[in-house]
Amino acid sequence: MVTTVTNTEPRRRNRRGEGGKLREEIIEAAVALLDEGGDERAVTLRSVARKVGIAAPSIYPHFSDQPSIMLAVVQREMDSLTSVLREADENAAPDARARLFAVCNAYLDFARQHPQRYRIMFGGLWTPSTEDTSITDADLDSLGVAAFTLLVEVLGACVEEGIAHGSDDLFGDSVALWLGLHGLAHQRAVVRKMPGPDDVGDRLITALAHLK
Amino acid sequence: MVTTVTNTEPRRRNRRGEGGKLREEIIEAAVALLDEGGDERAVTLRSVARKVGIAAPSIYPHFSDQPSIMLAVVQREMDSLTSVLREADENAAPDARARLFAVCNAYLDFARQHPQRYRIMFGGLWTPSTEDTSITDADLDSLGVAAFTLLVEVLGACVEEGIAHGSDDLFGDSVALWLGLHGLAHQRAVVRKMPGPDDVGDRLITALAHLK
DNA sequence: CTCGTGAACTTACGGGCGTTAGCTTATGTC
DNA sequence: GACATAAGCTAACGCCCGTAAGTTCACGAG
Repeated sequence: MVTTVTNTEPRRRNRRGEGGKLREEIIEAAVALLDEGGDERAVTLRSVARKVGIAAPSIYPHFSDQPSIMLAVVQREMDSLTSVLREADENAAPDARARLFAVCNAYLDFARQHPQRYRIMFGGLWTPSTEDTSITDADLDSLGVAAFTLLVEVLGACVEEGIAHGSDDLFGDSVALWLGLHGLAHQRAVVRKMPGPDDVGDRLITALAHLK
Repeated sequence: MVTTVTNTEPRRRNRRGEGGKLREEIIEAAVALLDEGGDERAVTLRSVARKVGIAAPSIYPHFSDQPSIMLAVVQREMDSLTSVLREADENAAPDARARLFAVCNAYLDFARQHPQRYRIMFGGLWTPSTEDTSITDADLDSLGVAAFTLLVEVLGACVEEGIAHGSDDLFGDSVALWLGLHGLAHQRAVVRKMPGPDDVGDRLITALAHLK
């Protein structure tokens, strides 16, 4: 079922000074196109415009080119992911082990609930080699730092509480833990059905965090 | 540098009965386009034809559509990966620990040497939702089974030799190990530079195989 | 030598894309 | 009520894509 609504009716123009609203609508439309299940090829400048109900060139005052729409989407979703993780951390029981599992499972849940978003967030193909686009390396490097920092913090708490055999390299251990989570999250996002037991997630966490 | 050779000169026609040769040439051209560093969007039916030096419609006798070229590429590369792993296994010292590290590192090396290939092999976006294409679910499910089986075998050897705390679920443990490897391999294939220590790979293997 | 046929070609259609240039119209101030 | 301007529109450009239809040409069997 391809829902190409086309949206006739020329759209109620935004009030003076509220032109910026359109920027948000554009990002949301791009996310919606992703969620609808097609791959990221479905997110073109024109398809986004159609979804919002505006003419294609009306995007240019808000985004310099198509890749920068994608960058905005990824940045927004990274922020969203960070919020989800923080919330999970705060709602968890105050002991380090519970916090670690809460955060890691929240991560996995996010990926499961929004596979398409997860794919472009970490799939790395939305940047056509960083030539010809307005995207800088700094833009890319800063992605996901906040979320990762939270993971480091929670794993660090486990070491401090003595429930994990911390090596002398907390950062490296955190990277390894994240890579495991990412492997599972990505694979789930990509294939229809994952083989393996249901508790793979917990096994990964336990093994990679070196929980006692 | 975009090498669009265009290749005038109408190509030496294949001998009778050797039409199948072209099929291989098409797959190799597609792989070459990938390796040249563009993303998979660079692999279009027409660009492949240009690379081979044939007219675009000449592909149809060999592949029913563009996605099936991609499927053939992935199948070929999966076979190639399996060979690489088997070779690494056979050339390793005969003890289980050495075999495990040899196979896992060979996996990681493959991904590092051919990041673009790895991306489409496991990136899962080359199938436009399996509608409108000639690709079946069986095609997809059978991918990579041979390579994974080898991993199960090698990890099993570790448990048998008593150098790994095997749980009662060898298959599940193997999935977890593979997911860790995949997370690292994929991330390396996707970003310019991976943060974290150089020995993340070994850490992942040690932790996920539960080596003593 | 003929001639069927497999292998690949030429031409062409219709469609989607990103982007540029210039126009229209609602808004809210004076 | 006039009018400056922000907000968005229409039209059009050139490009590349996938695919259909019909054509040419060399191989090799008879």
